[in-house]
Amino acid sequence: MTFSDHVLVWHKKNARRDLPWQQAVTPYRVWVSEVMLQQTQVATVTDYFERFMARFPTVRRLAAAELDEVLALWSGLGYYARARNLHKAAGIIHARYDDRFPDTFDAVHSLPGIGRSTAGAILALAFGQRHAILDGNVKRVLTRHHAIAGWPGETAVSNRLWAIAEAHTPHRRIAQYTQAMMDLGATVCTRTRPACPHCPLRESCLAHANGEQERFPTKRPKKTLPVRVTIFVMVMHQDKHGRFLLLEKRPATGIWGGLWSFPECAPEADLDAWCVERFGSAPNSVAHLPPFRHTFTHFHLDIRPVLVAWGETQRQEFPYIMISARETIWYPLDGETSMKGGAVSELPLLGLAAPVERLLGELSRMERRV
DNA sequence: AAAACGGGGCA
DNA sequence: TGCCCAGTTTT
Repeated sequence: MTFSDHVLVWHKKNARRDLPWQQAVTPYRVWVSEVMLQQTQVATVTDYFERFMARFPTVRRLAAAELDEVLALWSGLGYYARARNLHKAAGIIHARYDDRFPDTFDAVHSLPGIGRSTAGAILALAFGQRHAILDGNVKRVLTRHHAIAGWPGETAVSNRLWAIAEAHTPHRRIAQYTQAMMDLGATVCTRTRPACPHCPLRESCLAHANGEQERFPTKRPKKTLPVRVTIFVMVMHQDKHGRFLLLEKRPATGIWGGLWSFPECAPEADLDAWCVERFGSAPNSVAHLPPFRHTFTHFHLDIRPVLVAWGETQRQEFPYIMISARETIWYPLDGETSMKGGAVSELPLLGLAAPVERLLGELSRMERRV
């Protein structure tokens, strides 16, 4: 029995067939699920996937949607460039391929947000074409099976793994094999405490033979992350309609690109002076909320939230000067959208970065307790 | 606090 | 081609 034979036999008995994107398989559904799965676990993705498909059932509908709406549905999934790429690619498929998902590797691979592995997965799963994949799960299986040392982020290691992945890829039952490899990495050949007794490849696995499963894959070299500090200025406005927090839309690229967030003040700046410049006067009340750390791959972001208010006002419109190059909105704190984490689980109407959503949720819960 | 995850984009 | 960038969850 070959490598792929063992994997396929295992798949027959152990495959998951109940996942949403495994029903009514279309290239579009496979594409969206693969992009979501790039960064998130199956359990989280299923909810997002269902909501996404309900709103954008076809490529055409996605292409016709506003990016804002796509980002809103992506809110909390992270790596928002993927949502932007998904939307952009849908536009390309609409314009160039008449809404039909392309079925050649080069065409699929050249779409924004689709790299070599994702292209291979889509073509294998949706079209039954023979292509190798090399996602995190497969990397783990292969580095262990062949005891490949070295961080897979290194080009030399990656090239080796791709060659091995290609060599193992069978010529038949490609969709099953592709799914099986991902499932195997996700459920058996796990990062910690792999379930080797249940693994179809244990007899040929070099790492298993040496009891070195946890040595592979080699970890990314450590780097001490720089720390950046920012002040989230949470401008609160209260009137007879309730409480509102000022959000502004971030630039399309960079951190939390295109998402809505709080205005940010440099930590060394004087808050009152900043407010005067930005809003025309210093706030009447300033409350420092507990700071917290949000960690990205390349740096820590220490967030110091400050709640500022100018007191009650009768006016519907916020009366202060808002000097901003950005679009701003008043987020209703006491509306249904602020009930996340509570009994009502509404869709976020806006794309919000995780720390922003967290702060909004905390404030709305504080409000409801009072 | 560390680790994991796939791809884009730019020198 | 080699580097840096980007968010969140899990461990």
